[in-house]
Amino acid sequence: MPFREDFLISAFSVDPVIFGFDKGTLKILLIKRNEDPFQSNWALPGELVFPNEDLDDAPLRVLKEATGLTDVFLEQVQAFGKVDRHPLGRVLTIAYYSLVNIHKVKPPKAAAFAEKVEWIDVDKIRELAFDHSEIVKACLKQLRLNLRIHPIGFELLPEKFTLTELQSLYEAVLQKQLDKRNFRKKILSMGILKDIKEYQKGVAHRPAKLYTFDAEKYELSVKEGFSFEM
Amino acid sequence: MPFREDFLISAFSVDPVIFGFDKGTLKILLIKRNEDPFQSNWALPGELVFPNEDLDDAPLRVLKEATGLTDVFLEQVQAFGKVDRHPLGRVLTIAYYSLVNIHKVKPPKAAAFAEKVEWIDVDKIRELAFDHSEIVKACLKQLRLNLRIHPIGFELLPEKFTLTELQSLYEAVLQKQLDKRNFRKKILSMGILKDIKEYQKGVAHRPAKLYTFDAEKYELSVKEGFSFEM
DNA sequence: GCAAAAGTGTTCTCGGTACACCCATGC
DNA sequence: GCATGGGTGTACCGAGAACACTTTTGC
Repeated sequence: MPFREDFLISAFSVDPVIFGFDKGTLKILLIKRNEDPFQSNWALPGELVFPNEDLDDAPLRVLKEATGLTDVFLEQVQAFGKVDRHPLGRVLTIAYYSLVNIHKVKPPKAAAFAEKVEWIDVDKIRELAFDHSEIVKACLKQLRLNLRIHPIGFELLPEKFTLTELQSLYEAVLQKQLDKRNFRKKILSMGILKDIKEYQKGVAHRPAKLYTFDAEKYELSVKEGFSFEM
Repeated sequence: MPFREDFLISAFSVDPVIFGFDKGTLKILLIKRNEDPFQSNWALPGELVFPNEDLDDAPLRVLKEATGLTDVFLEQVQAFGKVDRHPLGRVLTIAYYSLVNIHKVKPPKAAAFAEKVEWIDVDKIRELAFDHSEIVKACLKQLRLNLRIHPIGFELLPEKFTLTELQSLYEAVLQKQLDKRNFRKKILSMGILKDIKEYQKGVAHRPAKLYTFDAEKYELSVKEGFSFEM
């Protein structure tokens, strides 16, 4: 019974929610559509998956187009498949979220089907095209969960960062204040940060130590039973 | 650019991993295929999604067919979309896991495309058709994660259960021994079990108290900031 | 010298863990 | 009366939470 013609009139797309972090706020890369449906609405930079393309390669391709980056953190979140979610046909979409260092991203510029591309604060996002608001919500939820149990926050920061930056990232994503001393005690006690003996420069206050994430040490600790939790 | 013909030559399916629990072991409902591809291999009871069917309705339909049950716990897990994952065409599949009371399921019987339907112990499962082994693995991982942070274990038990049954369920899924006193202390202290003043009957030992899961009380506690964790 | 953020320790509380014996029933 | 699983309490330890002052730099 499978593979009758009418099962094949469908397509699938990927919709990546690309997170960036700047000046204490979490942002998402959105496009302003310049074609129907939803012309001049804000939307995720989603695209259809090519017929000969593995599903997981599609968001990487979109990420490359939108940000110029190739080596990014990417995780699948959920499929959205209401019959009428796309006005032009049956399009099932797979949501992904991605974490990028916002300063490495090429300045957003208009693409083929977008008149604008911009980083928007997550809590300033209003209605989006299609079911993209729902998708963003699901990805935010997933990000909040994963930030607490996996060392992924670093993906949003420059390679070298201060503990205060890291803390403010956690505060922005988890939406709550954290105690400075307890935060430092905890993250340092995990032994997954490398003190690189460098300091901030040119700041009008005591310069902070810089750290990098020590992925090797993390992997090693995991093998010995360590499990990250913030 | 979207909606060119060749994007539309594709289909999507759902593959539900249906978990049941009996005599201390976790089981999955599998079918033995009686048609190609993968004739007479074990597989998940997956089906294509109808063109006019919301994605989330499809696994419910399959569940109904396979088990006769309609009111079941169901959660989406992940999309699998390698180009060549299905030998007959481009079929993206969405994996779901479901928790059912194994004793409420009608005795498995052969269906249209299955010569056998059986409950198989999770740790006795060998190679499955398509990428179904990978799907089972992902669903197990998801189940293990969710069992620890959501009160879903009850879905696998009869409505009335003993604390020992509940504990053995946790032990089977999480694959580790738990301390009886600590387990009881913890689960009872959450206040989400209802002591229904009934006891086991006809057992050759001191009869155990029966409990039910108090969903109302759980919802209430959540509103007050309670979060389940085992 | 002042503004601004960096950095640092101790105390208390609570939840997690380890652990062993008596109880109620069927046969 | 014996075999079987049901049911219970206490002590210890470690992690989380609360909390305030000194240090270093630029201007």
